[in-house]
Amino acid sequence: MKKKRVSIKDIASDLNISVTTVSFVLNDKAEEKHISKELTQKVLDYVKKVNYKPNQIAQSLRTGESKILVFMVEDISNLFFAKLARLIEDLAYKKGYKVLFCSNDNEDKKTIELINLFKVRQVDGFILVSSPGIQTTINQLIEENIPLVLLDRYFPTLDTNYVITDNSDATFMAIMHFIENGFKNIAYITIDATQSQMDDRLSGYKNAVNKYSLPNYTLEIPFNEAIRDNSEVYIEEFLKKHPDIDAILFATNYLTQAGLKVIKEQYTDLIDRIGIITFDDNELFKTYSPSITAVAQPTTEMAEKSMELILQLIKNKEKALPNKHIVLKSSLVIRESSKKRSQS
Amino acid sequence: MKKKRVSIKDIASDLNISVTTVSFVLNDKAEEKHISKELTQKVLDYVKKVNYKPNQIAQSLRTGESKILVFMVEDISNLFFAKLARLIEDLAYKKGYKVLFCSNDNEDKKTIELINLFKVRQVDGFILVSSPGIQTTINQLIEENIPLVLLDRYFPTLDTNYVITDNSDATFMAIMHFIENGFKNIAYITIDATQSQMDDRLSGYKNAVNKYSLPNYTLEIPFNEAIRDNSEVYIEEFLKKHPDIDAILFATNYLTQAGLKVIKEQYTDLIDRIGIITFDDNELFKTYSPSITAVAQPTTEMAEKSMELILQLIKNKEKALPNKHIVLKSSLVIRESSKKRSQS
DNA sequence: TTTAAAAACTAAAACGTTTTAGTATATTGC
DNA sequence: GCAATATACTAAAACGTTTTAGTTTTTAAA
Repeated sequence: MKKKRVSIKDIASDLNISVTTVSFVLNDKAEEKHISKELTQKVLDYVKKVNYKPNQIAQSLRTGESKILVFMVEDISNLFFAKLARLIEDLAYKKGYKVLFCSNDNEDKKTIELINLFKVRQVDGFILVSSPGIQTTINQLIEENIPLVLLDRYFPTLDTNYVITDNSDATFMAIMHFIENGFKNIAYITIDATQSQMDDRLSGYKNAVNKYSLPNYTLEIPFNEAIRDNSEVYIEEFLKKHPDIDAILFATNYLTQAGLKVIKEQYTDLIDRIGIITFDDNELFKTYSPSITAVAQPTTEMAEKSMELILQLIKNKEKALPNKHIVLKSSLVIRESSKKRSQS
Repeated sequence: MKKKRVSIKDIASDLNISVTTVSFVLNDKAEEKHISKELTQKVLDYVKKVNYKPNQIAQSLRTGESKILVFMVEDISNLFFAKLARLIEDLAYKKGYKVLFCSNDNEDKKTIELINLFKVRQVDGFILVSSPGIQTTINQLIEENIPLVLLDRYFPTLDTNYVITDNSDATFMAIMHFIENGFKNIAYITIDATQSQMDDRLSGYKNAVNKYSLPNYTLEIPFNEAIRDNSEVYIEEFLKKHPDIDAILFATNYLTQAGLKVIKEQYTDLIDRIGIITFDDNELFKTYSPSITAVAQPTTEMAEKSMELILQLIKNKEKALPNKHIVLKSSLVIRESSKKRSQS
């Protein structure tokens, strides 16, 4: 009952010609290989007639190319990464690539496992939002000449291709905006993970408060607690300890969520006085009361640049191109929450 | 410079044995095929020593299995689908499968293209959030005996495997909750797309208002306008036309976003009086003011059931199992927005 | 001591392509 | 009229596995 897929061999025998000829025609090498126009057309017609589609597995085996890219992020269900994923997906499919997505939860063990899993699958390249401690694995990939682009995070000690945003600049800009709007006791709530983008964000904050001799209120929540949704207790304690804080910059979208929850539940009246800026925008922030100011990372550009880069690397696998370091600018989407509202 | 990956052939020649023997050992058939314990151990040791990993492309070519599943959704950057994706990912990897994600934007053309693309890649199965008009393509898949599970939406006229939630029941429950809380002029804002889950949600609404002889205020926004973020004009006009509406049930999360925006910008005072329930929960709804009541679909169960089903289908590809229709229950997460608040 | 069965192992085909290294025929230049 | 070249096409190897259908050796049975 089950019809077998038609193969090149079938076509060849049906037309009484060789497999080679069919393959040449299908790969647009008819002219180069001196296949006559008539035969070429005949093959093309027949191929269309029987609706032949090449078996890509066989192609991959022979050519070593799988036309599959891996896009690894911390957590695909985080809106920021999901948006990036969609952009990458669209760009990749346009170029004939498919994308395997996966989440590493910022764990080195998972990241390494996943990378090895995919190497076995002969993927053509990696776009990686890396966990913090996988330098050796990354070096391996580079040694094996496997196309790799780091996204969002990089290793200062490693010379790789990467696409990041200027995180230090972004937090600096956010704090400046707070200052311009009359906030003086500006807190920064972040996680303690050693991720490059987090280090940079923190340094931007420090630079800004130092520059204006403002107090430094930094809360670094242990990463493991943060992903287990335990941030709230830390934030609550922090706010209790520092009642004079009049503005908060949250370093990630999930910290913002936790922070808003604490404010809603424990410090209800605070929401109308405190300055709030979050990292990573969200449609819903527009309609929040107050609407929430956000550092918006240029997701479209991030996706575009990293796809561009990875495709270049794939195309020039033989040549050792110099690594590219692409740093994009974030923008501040100013809304109500970063301005002084009702009388304090 | 580039070290070639070690293959079975290398191992065989290094150990002076046949490729067959190595393969048997690697596939746990040593005993069955009478390979001696000593040799088996020798092979195993050597395999470990040289860190051999099988080439999965070659395996796929030979066995016809790719260990890849496709998870197709409307838009992977929609939080509801992103959450599902993460769950599916985790379940699949646990079972040795990788997942290709893709977005069809609810367009038949895209869906069909993608399906054909993946068939060529020999994927082992499809978990499909289907676009509305691809019955023939689906029939083809079934005829070709390719494992397929529909998720979230189904075709009433087609006998397939599917995992859905009881949408009609969910909207009915939401409207009942409104009624119990004293709302009388309850609107339902949806899209006009012919998707089974939307039809069901609408019928749940109609049943509820009919049962209690309440007025039917339904707004069906053209799907094309909705995805182009043009819902707001429709909603605004609708609210203007029906000033007596005192509660709204939004049929999807993106409609809720649009609705909240209209209320925030055009009907600012309304937010404290109007009843709101949304489909698909979101962390941020907890901290909204008012916090927003949501119909929460059982994403974990949806993912689990569909993975379970697809794996069963893959395992029993030869036997024609009877199709399973799994219908799960949603729950209503009651928050402030569905109760009467400040005096009307 | 022969014979059947079990144990231990393997050669080679197969999966569906691409590509190298051809062969055979036709054409051209002198 | 003959070499050189161009044209038209193809056989077979290769990619790295799995699996069928063996072969050879050892053991057990009679």
